[in-house]
Amino acid sequence: MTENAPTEKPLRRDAEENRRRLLAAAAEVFAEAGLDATLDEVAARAGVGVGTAYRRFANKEELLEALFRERVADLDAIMDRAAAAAEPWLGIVTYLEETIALTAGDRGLRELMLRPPQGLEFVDEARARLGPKIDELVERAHRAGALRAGVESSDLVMTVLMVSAVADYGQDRAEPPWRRFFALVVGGLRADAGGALPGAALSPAEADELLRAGRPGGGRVLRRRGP
Amino acid sequence: MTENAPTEKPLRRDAEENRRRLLAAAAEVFAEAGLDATLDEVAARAGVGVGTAYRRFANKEELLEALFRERVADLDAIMDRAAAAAEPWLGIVTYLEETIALTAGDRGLRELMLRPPQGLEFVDEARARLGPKIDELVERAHRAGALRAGVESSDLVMTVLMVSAVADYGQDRAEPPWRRFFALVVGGLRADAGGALPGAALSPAEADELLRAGRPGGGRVLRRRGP
Amino acid sequence: MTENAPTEKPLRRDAEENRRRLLAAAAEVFAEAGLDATLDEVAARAGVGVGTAYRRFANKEELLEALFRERVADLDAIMDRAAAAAEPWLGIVTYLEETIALTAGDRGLRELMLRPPQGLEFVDEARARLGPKIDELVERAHRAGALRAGVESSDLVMTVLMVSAVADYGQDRAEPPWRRFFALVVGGLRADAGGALPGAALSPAEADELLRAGRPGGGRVLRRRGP
Amino acid sequence: MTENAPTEKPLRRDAEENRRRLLAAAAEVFAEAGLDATLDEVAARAGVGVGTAYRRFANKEELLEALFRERVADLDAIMDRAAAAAEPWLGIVTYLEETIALTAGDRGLRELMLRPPQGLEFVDEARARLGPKIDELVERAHRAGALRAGVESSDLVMTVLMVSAVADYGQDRAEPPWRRFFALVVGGLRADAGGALPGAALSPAEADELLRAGRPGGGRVLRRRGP
DNA sequence: GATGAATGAGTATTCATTCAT
DNA sequence: GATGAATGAATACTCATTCAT
Repeated sequence: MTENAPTEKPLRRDAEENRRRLLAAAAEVFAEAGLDATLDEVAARAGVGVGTAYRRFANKEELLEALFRERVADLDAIMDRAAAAAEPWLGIVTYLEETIALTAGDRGLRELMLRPPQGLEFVDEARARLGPKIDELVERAHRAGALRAGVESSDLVMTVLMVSAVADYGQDRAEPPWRRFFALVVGGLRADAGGALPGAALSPAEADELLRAGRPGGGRVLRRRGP
Repeated sequence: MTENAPTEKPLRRDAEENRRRLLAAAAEVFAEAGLDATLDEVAARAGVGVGTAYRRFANKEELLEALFRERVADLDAIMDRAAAAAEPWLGIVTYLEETIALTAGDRGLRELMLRPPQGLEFVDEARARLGPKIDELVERAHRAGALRAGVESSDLVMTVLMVSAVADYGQDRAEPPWRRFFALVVGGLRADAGGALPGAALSPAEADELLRAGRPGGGRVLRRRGP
Repeated sequence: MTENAPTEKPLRRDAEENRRRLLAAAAEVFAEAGLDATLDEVAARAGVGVGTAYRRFANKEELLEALFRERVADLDAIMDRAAAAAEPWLGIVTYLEETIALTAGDRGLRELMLRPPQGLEFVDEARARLGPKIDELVERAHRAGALRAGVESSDLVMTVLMVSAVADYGQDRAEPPWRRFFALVVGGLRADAGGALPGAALSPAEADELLRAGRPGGGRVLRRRGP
Repeated sequence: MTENAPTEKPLRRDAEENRRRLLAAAAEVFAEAGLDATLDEVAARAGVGVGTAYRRFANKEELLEALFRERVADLDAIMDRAAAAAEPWLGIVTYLEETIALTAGDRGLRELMLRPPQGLEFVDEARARLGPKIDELVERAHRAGALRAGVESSDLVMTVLMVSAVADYGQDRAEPPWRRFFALVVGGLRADAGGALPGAALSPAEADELLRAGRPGGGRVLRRRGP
């Protein structure tokens, strides 16, 4: 849908340009202000009218989805790098570190991950897509005896969420503080961390359930408004 | 702003009663629905009119602040228990676990901690009050050789924030999953966790700065509204 | 819900006053401009802010419903008068004329009757309420041999709709022209009008169906807008 | 504005083609969805861009006007058939039935007739063009003693409007119900219907006035919009 | 000339805050 | 002092119309 032929339809040129600008603006705005940011704000930052934003994206959700898809593509690349890691443990660390780095400065992305507004299916889709890749990483590491007993995929995901939650503190520093906090957590995943993780291990179904709707108060992040 | 004069006038009696009811209601409402909950909701739960809420608290922010102060009082109690722990490491764990448990069921509190509304001095106050107690805990543990080298107060605070971030997953279970995630992190704080924590340790001033406003885009959690 | 006790709650006084003003303003505005009229317009005409309109009525639909209920009450009264008419044919004419007079200047009411926005259940309810009364009127007239063979309730309703459709032409005149057009139609209902009405008579179920949803293009009158 | 010059330039060819397509599309779209349908919808159905629509027609109103003119041409043909009817009463019935049949399936046309957008001169033109033909029909019928005393052209027009108003109920049936409702009205026009129609007969000027703007609140059917 | 992208005022609804009763 | 009614700016989204390509 982007550029297969060098020059496709001339008219599309500015449309695509605006789409790009909108996505870039949205990335900035949502990263800074979270999902509550208005499309007016996004459009203004992109230097276009709101109408244009709504011409490119049917609604706020679709814009978020497009944005999210870009991030999921990034995650795919990360997963590939992680899978290609020379040794299993490195794969785990690659996945964790790079994913956290990706979400570190992005408040909107974190809100999407921590508390996806109810009914946003693209988050579920992403999970369905990436989940197996993480599973593989985990299995490989377990086979190599690199992971602590009882550690599962969902624990890695939670690790990402936990560190991400504090990851935008001090984003402007050369050595962002989150690496320090990451170090705090990652040790707990290693084979030499001690006994098996306490608590009943979550079955995949349970983990899915927890991630999707197991939060009290639901996920009213995208307000339903207007007529 | 409340008890400066030693003699309280009788009228103060039901005013205080209303204040108490409002705080209790607010605690419930914000815990369940997060900071987006309306003051009408709070007032209704308290069984008073909104006007009363605005007579007791200048605005939503002040109500939140008062609420937060109550939680800080809870934290004080926790700190006392932690300080009285039989051995230093237990003190650390007591502080962490109980603090996380406190926030686990409280969505509003978590939102407040992860993203304090800009300009609010909640966290400053809390730090001023609790910081020294945590410092003491940390020093005691270090003296006893129970803490990993390089671990500082701010690392404990971050630990709380990290685990809190995922603490509402599966709140309805008998054994809440957050204990599992806590186990993941806590190991990294123990003396036997490995070398010193990587990354420059944050000075108290830095930590303070980070926690308050060191995030790009600030923390627009409370919308500015009204006439 | 209005005034049972002479002075109930003092505060309610202005609220009720505003409610009345809003209903009066809405009656005017919707009568003149149809259902597309905005609540801003209604509020302005009532001399209050939009917020007040939304405090009294949950949304536009509820305001319309309240308005409509008033009209249905009027219709009830009309039906009572019609049922009490000295002779059956007079009852029919009373129903028709007074109902048409009621809707004559009211564009909104006609839109509601001719093309009720999909999903507006209060129109159905009104039909369910008034239908039997019309049936009775018709049966009584048939028993007295006053009605043309084959004439059914739905034919009376259609008569009202037909004449109403042109009834606001020349509303300002002393003798409104619609009486002339009514005279054109009413003869067709009398026993001496000729043979039975042509066309398959509609069963009650069919009539209901036709009135409710049997229109191509659906009834998008209340636009769904906004978030 | 179209064919003043006898020689059409070749470029005009596809322009005319587009105009035709737009009108055809508009006829369909407005017939189905009413006047609220968007020009984007029309253009899409016509297979052209909106810009083209705006090149052919200054605005939505003008497109509607052009459309209406086409219908008036249809009415011309109907009038010719009616005038050629074997006997006067048949002429009247032909006019009425065929006109109603024309509007029966056309929601937009009905909206236009019942509530012409303010300031549009559609109806004036139509009246100017068709009025005399209807007059002739009426006179012929009166001369033959076929029409009820006092019945005038405007009464026939009103008859059309009245029946049209309910003509879309049950459009999907083999025998559309409107014929039944038409039967209800048409009897009132016949010579044997009884005495002269009550009410002052409308003078042509009055009728014209009534049809054009004689409704309180005017006919805001097309919203004023745009930059 | 055609295209469809851009625009922005307009619409329904919410909610923090103020104020008359 | 308490109450809850009133306010209006803010928000997501639509669509008639204009304009660059």
